[in-house]
Amino acid sequence: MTDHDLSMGDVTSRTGMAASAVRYYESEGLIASTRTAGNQRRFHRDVLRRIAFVRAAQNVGLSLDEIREALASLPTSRPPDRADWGRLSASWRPRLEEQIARLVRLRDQLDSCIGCGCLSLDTCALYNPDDAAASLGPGARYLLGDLPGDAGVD
Amino acid sequence: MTDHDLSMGDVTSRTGMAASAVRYYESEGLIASTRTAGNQRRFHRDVLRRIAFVRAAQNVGLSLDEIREALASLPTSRPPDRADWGRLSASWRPRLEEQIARLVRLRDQLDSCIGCGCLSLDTCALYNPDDAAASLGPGARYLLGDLPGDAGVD
DNA sequence: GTAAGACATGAAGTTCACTTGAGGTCAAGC
DNA sequence: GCTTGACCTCAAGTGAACTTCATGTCTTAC
Repeated sequence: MTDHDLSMGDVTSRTGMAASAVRYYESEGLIASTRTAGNQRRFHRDVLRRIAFVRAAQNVGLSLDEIREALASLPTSRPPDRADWGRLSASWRPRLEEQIARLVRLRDQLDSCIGCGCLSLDTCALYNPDDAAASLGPGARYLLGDLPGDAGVD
Repeated sequence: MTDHDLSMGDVTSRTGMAASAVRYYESEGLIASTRTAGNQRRFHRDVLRRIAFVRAAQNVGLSLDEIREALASLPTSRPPDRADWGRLSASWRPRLEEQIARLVRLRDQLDSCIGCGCLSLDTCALYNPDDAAASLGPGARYLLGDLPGDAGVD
């Protein structure tokens, strides 16, 4: 038989995920499966691609909700091709840039603070982040909580 | 009277935090307070500094547990000075650098993937991250989950 | 002096991304 | 045929960092 489909064991060993996580992803609508006569899952090989995409997207800071939404934009009539995946991944870029910029800002502020020996509240940029939660996407919160308002002293 | 201490309202309005969060921080031993005759909290002005430190440290990816530990290294006999805060913040730097490096790596991989139009599993660096969970501190996990093992196809 | 609003407590609830456990079924090797 | 291990379901638990709720007290302004 031309059994191209993957068992749960195949998927866990090839992705490194726990079976429970794979089932969870399915329950969340991130991946799909068919069933054997005996009710065991069989996954199309595409599932590895989808899982890899999910993991990568998580690394960019997207929540599973957002990832599901993104995946929903893939074509259903035909299998997704390189361009489809590329387009999806390209949409992460601004997000990623924003995160990098934010961390770099924090690092530079930290540098200047250490340089000047301050870290005092009235002068330190770290403690007076004007740009705090400037233009943060909703999903970035879990990655970097906002430094709210004004923590200046006197 | 020379009432230099801060009420809960002072703290919430000056830090932007919710009162519940301030109480939570106190219950977690991150900040301290005294009480009035009527059992209301009064905070020393230093609490603003500590809270600012906590928020900044969270931005670097530290958990409240780790932050409490860090704060524990502050002197108790005298009020912490600039050098104390500076030393503490300086300890974040490697962490921060690591996070930035990781995101930059991800971005560059993304670029090359989009450039080559691939994002296919067998050739794409994004999907075959050798360096995946290389040297990740325990606290970085919540920021960037690891991309485990091998998600290659065929 | 009284009404309004700030503050107190403790227990329980929330979100996210899963894991764990209990109890049962399926498939492969000997 | 039988054991072993892979797999199934559903409910509940986890941990981090808080929030919400119910109920009651304190303080301030008029």
